[in-house]
Formats: sequence, structure tokens, C-alpha cells
Amino acid sequence: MGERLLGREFFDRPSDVVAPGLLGRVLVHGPVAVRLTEVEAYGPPGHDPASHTYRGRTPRNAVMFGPPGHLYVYFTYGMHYCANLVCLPEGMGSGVLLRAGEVIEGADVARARRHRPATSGPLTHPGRVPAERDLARGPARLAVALGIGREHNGLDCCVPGELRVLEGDPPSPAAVRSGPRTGVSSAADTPWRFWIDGDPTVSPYRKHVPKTRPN
DNA sequence: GTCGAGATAAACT
DNA sequence: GTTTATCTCGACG
Repeated sequence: MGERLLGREFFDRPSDVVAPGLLGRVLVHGPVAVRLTEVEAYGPPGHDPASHTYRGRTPRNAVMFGPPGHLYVYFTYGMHYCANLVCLPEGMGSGVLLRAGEVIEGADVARARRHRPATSGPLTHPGRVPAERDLARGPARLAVALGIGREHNGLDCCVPGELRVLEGDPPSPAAVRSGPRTGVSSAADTPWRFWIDGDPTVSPYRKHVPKTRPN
């Protein structure tokens, strides 16, 4: 017992307020539990050029316009899933990207998913056994560790169910750092990435590098 | 630790 | 056609 869920009102605030408050919280899916150590906030339409919702609602981002506390899962780079928690009331379109965490339960299951993920798709990483701290270090790896895929898009994480967010053990405010978001080309000066200072599971910062394939 | 290249889907111009 | 809220691998230090 003692599984205290984060209430929906927690998410019914701007994403840059929710994001630092999510650090130290625990996301649970089956036998695997991850304590969040790094997150990024994405703002509502028209206010944040880096947000999926910047240009309004599309089939992909529809969940972000739904009620707060639900999970928004998207597929990117042709092979990775990333997970967000929706913020602000229904209709606003904002959320927090879950960038990294520490696997505190079910590490064996999380590690096994690296080889044979719960969802079908090109997520296999054959031949390599990841170190404990790398299991959920980075948004796509966090999704793999928790077994999150397309089928979890839109799930409510504020009720007892398959996926849920627990109150966990937040760090002291002094241990929270912030800086520019990772891999975004626009609004690079907006310090909406938050992490727990000194935590080994925080992903290394990578600035955006434009892609162009020769030929 | 750094670097570059490649894999690949969906949204966008 | 190009870009993207990424990761892995090998090479190198």
C-alpha cells in the first residue's frame, strides 16, 4: 500500500511549473518503476515554437489537447517512442516530455525490453546489455524501459490503472537545475529543461544538429 | 568522454 | 522535397 497518486490538479498548471515539480516522482507500469530525474516543458499553441502543438491540433498531438494527467506518446525518427504528461485544462495543448529517470523497480524486466520490447516495431537493440544507469537515460530509452508504446497514447495516469504517477520522493528545490532544451532548433534560449543536479541518470546535453543526407 | 554516420516515420514546406 | 522533443555503433583519447 502507500501508493499515493499525483492528483490531476497537479497537472492543471503551466508545463514549466509542472515540469520541475515532476522531478523525483515515480512512473509505474507493471513491475517497472522509474523515478524521474530529467524533464522538459512544452507550451501551448502559438507560444512555443518547439512544441508539437505550436501550429494547432493535428491527429498526432490530439491527446495534448485533452485533459491533464494523461499520457501523450509520439513516434519519432522512424524508430523511437517518447512520452509526455499533458498539462493545463482540456483544450490548451501543453505537456512535459519525460527525458530520463532511474529504474527503481523491475530493472530485469526493463533490461529485457531492450532486446524484445513489449510493442512491435523497430525498437530492438540487439547484442548489448545496458548498464543499470542507462536503462532510462534519454526519452526513448525511458519509454522502452517502461514498455510504453502507441497503445498507451491517451492513458490517464491519475487513476489506479495500468500506468500511473506516484508522489515519490521529490528532491530539495536547491538540487533542481534548469537550462535549454535538448535537440530543439527553435526557442533554444528558453530554459525549460529541468533536472536533478548530479544525478548520474541525467542525459548529456546535445544541441540541435540539422540533418542533411548527402546524395 | 568526444565525434560522425546511419536507421527510419510522420509532419511539414 | 526537408526536418525532427533520438539512439546505437565504431573509432578515438
